[in-house]
Amino acid sequence: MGSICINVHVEFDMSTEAYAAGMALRYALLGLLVLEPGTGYEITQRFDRSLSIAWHAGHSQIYPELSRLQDAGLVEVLSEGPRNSRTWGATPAGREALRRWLTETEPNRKVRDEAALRLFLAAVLDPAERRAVLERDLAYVEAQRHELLALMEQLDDQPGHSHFRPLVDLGLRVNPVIGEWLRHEIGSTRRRQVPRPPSVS
Amino acid sequence: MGSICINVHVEFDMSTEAYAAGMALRYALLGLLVLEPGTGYEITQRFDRSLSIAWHAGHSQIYPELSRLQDAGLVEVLSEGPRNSRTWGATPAGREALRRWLTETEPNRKVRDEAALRLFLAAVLDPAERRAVLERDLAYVEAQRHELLALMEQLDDQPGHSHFRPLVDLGLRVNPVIGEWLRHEIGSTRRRQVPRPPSVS
DNA sequence: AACTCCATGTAAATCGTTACATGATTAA
DNA sequence: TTAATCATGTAACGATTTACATGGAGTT
Repeated sequence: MGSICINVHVEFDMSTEAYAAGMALRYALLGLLVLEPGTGYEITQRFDRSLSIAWHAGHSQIYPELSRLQDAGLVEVLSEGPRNSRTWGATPAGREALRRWLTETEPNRKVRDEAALRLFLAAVLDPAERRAVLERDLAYVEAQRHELLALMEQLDDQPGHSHFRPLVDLGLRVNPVIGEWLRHEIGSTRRRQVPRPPSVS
Repeated sequence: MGSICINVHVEFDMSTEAYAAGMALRYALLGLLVLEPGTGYEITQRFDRSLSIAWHAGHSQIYPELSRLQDAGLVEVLSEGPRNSRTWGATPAGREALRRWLTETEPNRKVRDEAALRLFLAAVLDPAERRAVLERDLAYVEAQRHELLALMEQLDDQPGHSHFRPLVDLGLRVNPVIGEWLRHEIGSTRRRQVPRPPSVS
């Protein structure tokens, strides 16, 4: 005698080709909640702070996506607070879905960076205008560099948030290089030397 | 006796708030045609080659946008070739519109970079899986670096395309830095030293 | 004759931004 | 009590991707 057991488990299937592209926001959200639970509002802010060099999303995109992730069983409400706020966290299924996305799917390498596009197109400008455009960029990069350095010092004081460290580190390494390139371009437009920036490493 | 002359010149107005955001594709296209005229098909390829670190667009986005730019008087058909192809170029009005966009509008600094997002989220993986993910990234960056170096040598032979030089230069400076960071991360996962890459500067 | 690349287009679905809306809580 | 910040949502529009669709020209 024997028995046949068929387990049909139908839910939000994240491996079908129906969800082949544009899932980055979903996993950005999931990842942020794995790193640390938070409200939709807090997640919105983290996109502008921690994640600003990689991705961005407004609250009008985040709240509906949190609902979809909840329907899929990937996130759950951990607690409810004042002002109708809900603190979300990733479920074990959510952690597993994130892990599989990171390890088993090919990254989409297409980058969208308007500032870099402008840098490229600045080649069409005459030297004086090009210099003005590059100086605006340089000012922004320098400001960002100081923000990152300040953030890094804060993190050194509070070692609990070590998972932000790799991004801060990456930001510090990449942005000064762009800054240095800008300085070089501006320098050659001026036809004179500008002082070298202080080393970051 | 006097006369009142009212000049009403209504056309595609690129300074109104109706076109405040998402104009980057329009100017990317315009800029590519200012740098060098080409067919829609050629422009599609340039997005994947020259401009891949800054912006991307498929042909289904490019052909309609070229039509809109033509309606606005910013691009024109320079010549028609085999296979119903048309070579487009920027008009004087197109050059001026590009110049004004570059110098008079604020850049949108929001970056969309899935590979960087994955790098950030890799913090949630265990060391073995994280290392595998980082090594995949490293392989890609190394391959890209060799492509850029090869392209640079080609450009040295043909000095007519000097406007590509800044991007190649930027790519060469930024990507090896990310490569170096990846090497460092992989190295500390392995707990042993990896050989330093050859210097690019 | 089959295959590849060149060359152009449209349609449907999804993703993302901006604007519209509301209300609670805290600090000045 | 006024303003700022916290907190959540929806609707409309625009941007982007994917799939569908067609045909010319050159190479094997």
